[in-house]
Amino acid sequence: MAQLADMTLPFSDADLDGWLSAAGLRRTVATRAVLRLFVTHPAWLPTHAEVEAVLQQQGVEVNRVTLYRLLDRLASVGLLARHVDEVTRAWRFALAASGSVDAERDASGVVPRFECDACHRQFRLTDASPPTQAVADQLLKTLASLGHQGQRVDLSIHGTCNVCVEPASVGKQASG
Amino acid sequence: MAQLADMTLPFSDADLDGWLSAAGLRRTVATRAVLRLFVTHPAWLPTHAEVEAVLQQQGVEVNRVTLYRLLDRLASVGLLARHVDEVTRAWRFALAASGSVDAERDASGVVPRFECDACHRQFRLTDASPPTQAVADQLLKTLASLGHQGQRVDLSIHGTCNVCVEPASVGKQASG
DNA sequence: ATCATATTGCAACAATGTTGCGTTTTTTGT
DNA sequence: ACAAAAAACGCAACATTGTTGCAATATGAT
Repeated sequence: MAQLADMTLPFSDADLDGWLSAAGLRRTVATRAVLRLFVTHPAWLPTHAEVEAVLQQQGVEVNRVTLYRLLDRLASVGLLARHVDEVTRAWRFALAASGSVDAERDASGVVPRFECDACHRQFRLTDASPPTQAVADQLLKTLASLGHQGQRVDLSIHGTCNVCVEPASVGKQASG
Repeated sequence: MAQLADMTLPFSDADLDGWLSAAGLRRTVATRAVLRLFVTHPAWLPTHAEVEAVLQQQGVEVNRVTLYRLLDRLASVGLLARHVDEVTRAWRFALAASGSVDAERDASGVVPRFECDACHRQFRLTDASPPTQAVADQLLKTLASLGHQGQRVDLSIHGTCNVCVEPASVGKQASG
């Protein structure tokens, strides 16, 4: 079975099923469809509503509540990571860093994010370089020396994405 | 007039009125009452509902909607800072750091924050070291090369502060 | 005092997320 | 393959957090 880290598309249903059952989840139409979206778009960081919209486009009907529970389930077993959108305060989900659940929650795995304040799309800056890790580690060390227990480093950049920057762009993003 | 930075209690109504009018806000019962709460409790980081509860205890009747607008107003003029509670996803408000509002928003001045997930107190890690700045600059450069415009770097560490860490601490902090 | 406007209160609405419960699908055991 | 157990689903109703429109009121400037 391919590892989640092997991000060379495409993935077979067997791959998806493998990850699902390895995580203790059942293989249903919905779980497969959702997980496939994430593994084929590793930098995608959507809200519930955005996932729902894509699923509908694909003809996969999933109840709103079911999707909430499904995404939570995928997050709780570590396949997805959950972040709070700083602007809309809604949950956003992303494919968890290769395999390990705790890679996201572990301070030693910082994944910087970029969020466009115009269209609210988010991008993961996957090249968490050694200097970034070093800075995070240094901060945690400083905190530890003060008796605090730092558990998660969150590095996010806000700004305007290349789509929204363009003056006369063709398909303007909704700002909602 | 005393500066907001002078955090030695108590503050007179004249102080409050001074800050309010300096910020271009009118001096009403509600604005004074709310601002006084924050200046007398600089480490407080409440939600709308928590502010409302305290005001009611004090006999100050403020409509829920009015309070939302009031807190937003205080934040928009820079007297308060607005953060997202990572757990409940509700807004939390705190007295803004002494004086300069823009120190927070300026990308060239990254100020890492530490937030205790138990008591929600926040600390600014003021020693923004050169490596931190360098990492921020590097990330912004990478984004720029992709056509994105990064405008603000937000570096926060979540964990448990030294007060809440203590196993048999005397006065346990409320948790949100 | 008076006028413009910032602020307030009320009601209604919107977005996001949750809970209870009966039904369906998937897995497990034989 | 078949039946039982458990997980997942769909629906309806509800909860929380925040917003909008608008008329009434309080505040600051002249």
